[in-house]
Amino acid sequence: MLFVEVGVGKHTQLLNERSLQLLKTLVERYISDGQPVGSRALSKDSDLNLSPATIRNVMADLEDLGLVHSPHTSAGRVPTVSGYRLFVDSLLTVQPLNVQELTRLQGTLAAQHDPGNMIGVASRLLADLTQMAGVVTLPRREIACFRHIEFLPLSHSRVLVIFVTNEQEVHNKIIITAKPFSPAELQQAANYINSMYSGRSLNAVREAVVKDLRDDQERVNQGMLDAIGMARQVFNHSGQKDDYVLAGETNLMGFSELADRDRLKTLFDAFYQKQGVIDLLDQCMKADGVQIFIGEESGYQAFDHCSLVTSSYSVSDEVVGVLGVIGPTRMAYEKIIPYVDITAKLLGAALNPKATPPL
Amino acid sequence: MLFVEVGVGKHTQLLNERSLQLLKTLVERYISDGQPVGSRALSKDSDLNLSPATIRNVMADLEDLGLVHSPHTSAGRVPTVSGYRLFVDSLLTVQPLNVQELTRLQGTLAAQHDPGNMIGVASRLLADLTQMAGVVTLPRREIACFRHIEFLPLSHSRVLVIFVTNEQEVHNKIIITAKPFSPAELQQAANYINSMYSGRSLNAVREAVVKDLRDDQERVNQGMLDAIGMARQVFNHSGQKDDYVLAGETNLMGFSELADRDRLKTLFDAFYQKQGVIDLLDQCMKADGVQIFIGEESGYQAFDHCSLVTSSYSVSDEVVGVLGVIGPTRMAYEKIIPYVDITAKLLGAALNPKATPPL
DNA sequence: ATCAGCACTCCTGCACAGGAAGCGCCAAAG
DNA sequence: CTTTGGCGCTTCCTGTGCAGGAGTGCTGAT
Repeated sequence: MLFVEVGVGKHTQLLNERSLQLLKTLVERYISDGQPVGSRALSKDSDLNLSPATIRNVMADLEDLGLVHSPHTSAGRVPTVSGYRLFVDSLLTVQPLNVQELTRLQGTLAAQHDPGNMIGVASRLLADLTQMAGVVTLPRREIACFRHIEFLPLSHSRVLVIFVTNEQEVHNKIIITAKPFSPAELQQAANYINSMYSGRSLNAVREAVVKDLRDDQERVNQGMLDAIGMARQVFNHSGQKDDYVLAGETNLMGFSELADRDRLKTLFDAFYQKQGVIDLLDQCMKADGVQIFIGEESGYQAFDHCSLVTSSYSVSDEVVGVLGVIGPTRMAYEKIIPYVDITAKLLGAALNPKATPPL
Repeated sequence: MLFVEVGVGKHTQLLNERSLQLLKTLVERYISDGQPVGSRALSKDSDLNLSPATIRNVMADLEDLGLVHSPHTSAGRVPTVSGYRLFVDSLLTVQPLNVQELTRLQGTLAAQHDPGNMIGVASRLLADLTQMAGVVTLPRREIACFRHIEFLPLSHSRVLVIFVTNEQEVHNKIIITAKPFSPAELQQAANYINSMYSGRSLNAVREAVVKDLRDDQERVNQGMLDAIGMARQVFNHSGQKDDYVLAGETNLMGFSELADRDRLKTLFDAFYQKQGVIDLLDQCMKADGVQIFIGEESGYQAFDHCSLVTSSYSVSDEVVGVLGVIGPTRMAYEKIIPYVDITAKLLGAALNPKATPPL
């Protein structure tokens, strides 16, 4: 016999298997119908052979525990956030993935060469698969490796800096130097920086630059000092900008729980604002495996009526990003969870140029 | 006395000044209220001192001409697309710009260093100014100038190509070479390409590459042939991707004419699809000055209930892009038009690094 | 040509009633 | 003690009828 402890305020109460079974059927039914579920329907749906009256008693208990809620006296019950929580944590039976679909997914991802592109494709895949919004953060390696730098003179003292990290990620920014440099000087500086720092992690480079600037003050020649000075300008604020790729956000417009104009606007504003979403996704990077925020659990008002199913993804055992799906609280978790899970694994594998994809 | 010819089917009819005056007041009233305008309101609003009954007669004429339309028998009148068209073409009195705001605009734009950034800022400005959606295409110069190229070896035969055009636009792509090259060989190839083609326009480079590949077949050494081959791979498909930056699209969610979920979804889908919008904006590049599409005039279903006010913008007398504002058909054209106009001019000026901004 | 007046149409809001869904409670059965 | 059928109650939803308001088209007078 399965028992689950549910805390309510200072009380802790035991829920027997039957109540849980009923909660499960209720949530499933509500997810598929979108209508408050009444005792009669529940009586038929569950294979417990209980009369509606009995079920009403159980429902009253569940309501006391804050797991379900009636919109009004004579409506059926709707799961609350805690109800959903209990459901996804303990009751949910995830659906196995269709093999055909799996290979299709894998094929689509593996077909991408450009990793930048791949992120977009993954996001799109999530959106299409789930008919909700897909989101994938750009992969970020804490130990990003500096590879190569190049300086190109622009007008006046402006210099276009191009630098490459992690084999194939290209960044560029414009810096303003204290005095104008000739192309030859810039070339020398680039050569110097490349020879000094290439292959080291960005953090290491940052530290080395500061140290070298202090230590070498007197010893080395002016050209090298200039080079190190420019390097400092470049790497100082080169914390790779956190960003994500969203897809299928328009899918969310169809859902009745987001029909309210203000809600929709708040949500989309959050999408374009980005910072809040990034913070939220950052929290998911720490956790391993699939993580779920239901409704207000996220703590961000814009997501009050949404759920977020995420998973971190890793390249060669290092967590580099997060992907997930955003949809209404009333979503088919049992399908979404495996989708997110497998997409995270496939994306990680596809981003790893050496290894062959697992599974 | 002002007369305007209006074609209706095979007939052409003259509208006298009074009718036009009334149409003008009607459109203005409707734009500010959003309610169908009745004869009584019109009688008060216009300073023509006409009784509602007379106005009703005029309205009947305007309705026959297809300039206004009643939602139902006992409602007031609403302008049709042709009505709006006549209004913006002949009746509209554009509002002069607030000088204070103008300098603020100019300051914001001029403060941007990175031109990529500037496009986003301009789009945001348009959105904030108009409380609708702003759109700016990335500047595209037909005569993009090739500046510099760099090859970095990746795994196997993959090579990361970084090239710079127009002083400061950085592009990168990954190409797959026929055989692996050593870093030194790649460096040589880059040097060769830079010395051969730097400073020429992309089109010229494309042509030159093809020609050189044919002509030099026997004469030059293998290294140079390899270099030219790679150059061909790079420049072949480097037609700068058309793209635009959108801002404030969520502003559109507030408008009642876009309250319909499907309409909103269609519109947003078009935004993210991009191609349709790009085609539409491309049309605006040909025309000079402010151009307006009202409702179905655009020919794109997604924009059926929207108007688009655009202007091309130029850098040193060459048209390089388009910017504009998207909003409901019922928008305050007399304010939007000068906003779009001035933003286009300021953006063009701000993008020109040499010249001092006019005005 | 303009206008006042009148009848007509259509939208809107409101109140009301009937019906359906579903609950809570209670008392009887297992 | 648990389960169940039954009853009354609450709430929502839908349709209907009615009154008020806004605005039109038409007609006949100025």
